[in-house]
Amino acid sequence: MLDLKLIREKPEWVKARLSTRGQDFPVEEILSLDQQRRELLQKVESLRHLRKEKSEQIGSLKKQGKDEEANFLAQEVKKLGEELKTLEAELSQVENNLQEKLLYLPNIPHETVPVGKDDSGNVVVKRWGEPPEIGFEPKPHWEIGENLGILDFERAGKITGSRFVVYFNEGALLERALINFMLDLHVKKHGYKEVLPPFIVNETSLIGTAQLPKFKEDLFKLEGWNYYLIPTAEVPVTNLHRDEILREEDLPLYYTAYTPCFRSEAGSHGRDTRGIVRQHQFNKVELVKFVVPETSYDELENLLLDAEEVLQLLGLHYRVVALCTGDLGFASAKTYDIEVWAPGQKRYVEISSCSNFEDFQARRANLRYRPKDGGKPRFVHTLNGSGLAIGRTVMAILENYQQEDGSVLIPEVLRPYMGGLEKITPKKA
RNA sequence: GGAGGAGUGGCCGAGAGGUCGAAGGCGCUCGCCUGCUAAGCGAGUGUACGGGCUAAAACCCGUACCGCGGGUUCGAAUCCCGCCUCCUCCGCCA
Repeated sequence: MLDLKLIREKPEWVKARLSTRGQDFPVEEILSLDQQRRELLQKVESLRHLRKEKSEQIGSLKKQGKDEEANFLAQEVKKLGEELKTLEAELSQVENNLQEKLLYLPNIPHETVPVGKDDSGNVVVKRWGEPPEIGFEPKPHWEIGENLGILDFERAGKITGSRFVVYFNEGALLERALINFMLDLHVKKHGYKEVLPPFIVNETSLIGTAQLPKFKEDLFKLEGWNYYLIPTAEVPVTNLHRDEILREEDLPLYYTAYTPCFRSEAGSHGRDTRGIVRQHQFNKVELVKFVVPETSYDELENLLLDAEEVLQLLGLHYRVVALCTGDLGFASAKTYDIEVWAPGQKRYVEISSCSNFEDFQARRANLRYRPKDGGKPRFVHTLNGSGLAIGRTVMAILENYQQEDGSVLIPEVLRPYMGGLEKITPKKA
């Protein structure tokens, strides 16, 4: 959520910055609602003041035994109360309306974000490694996985439906190994605190991180409950400190969490229909930071490095893309995507997305900290990034480490997590 | 699922229709004292919103906030109703 005061003070600037996202937002409407709100508020408050004074008078009159006078005044105040009630109803309607409009307003892109209208405006800022040299026509991972007997799309379709997969044997083991490898790296080397949160959250949490109210159709909701399956660990983890006042001395806070993620993928019909790239359920290790505003952009760079290191250790070629204003997520002020090379599909596939939300989520979730000097509480800045998406990492390993005989080498760092296994080989049927 | 109990400031904890933003304590800030530290002494210390003043603050005024939402009343932290959360006991269960 944006700061209403900022909108009030620099409406033209806010409008201009938001418009770089490629659409117009109802800034004027918000301003006018704000104006109405303040006018009503002043009326309501002065009426309340009057009522308070008179009620106190009634109290003291009664103490003096002047009941008749008291009753007369009470009649008067009663009318006042009725008038107040109408005005209050009006006020709360305006406030709800204003609040709703604010919840639908996206974050302002940071000044360093390239301006562009869609993903064609994104800028490659970094490359690491090289695509592997494969002396034969590389296969896409779904073929490799099915040939190895470790991925089964048909049976997943039977038990659930499309966009689900069953992992068997070394496939399941690989998934589990990756989770442990990534968590260990982030906990032991990068200093994150491990957390295993609920995979189901309430509406308030989703409003806090801004999946709601605007993106309801992307979520799975539990029937008969006001609960949702999490689309990312960002939701439960960022909401850990909702409505809290942290101490500056305790910042920054770094969390890492493994969770499955559930996404309806509404609006993605026909995209990535084959393979494990786009599933309704996938595993992910997430990184979340709570930091003081002054450091959040440095923290973003470091978050990105922490995620990149996973790919470096796995020996997977990737590039880093700075998202442009038109491609930026709703809540984000700045985002880097990490895209891993997928030789079987001859394209780069997003495997991590690292964002600084500044105080956008903090404002929604009321995430604050008390400065060291004891001053007023301020909003923290929140950041998060995938470190990494597990399914897509499996995809990348299968495609990058495939051998001509159909087997797949296991990256060395993972072998200790897989009982020393060096290679996945096709089972002789 | 059944029966009870509880939710008050950064934290702990009193208050049980009127002058209560709320005693007291802890913590914190400033000052005093003191070889240093600790202790001690004194003062201060909630948040949000709106208004005034201002370059902006500080400051001043007002309103709201005692888990959340309604209601009763001239007036609600206090009474009533609904919900949420936590605790205890019983039952069930991975």
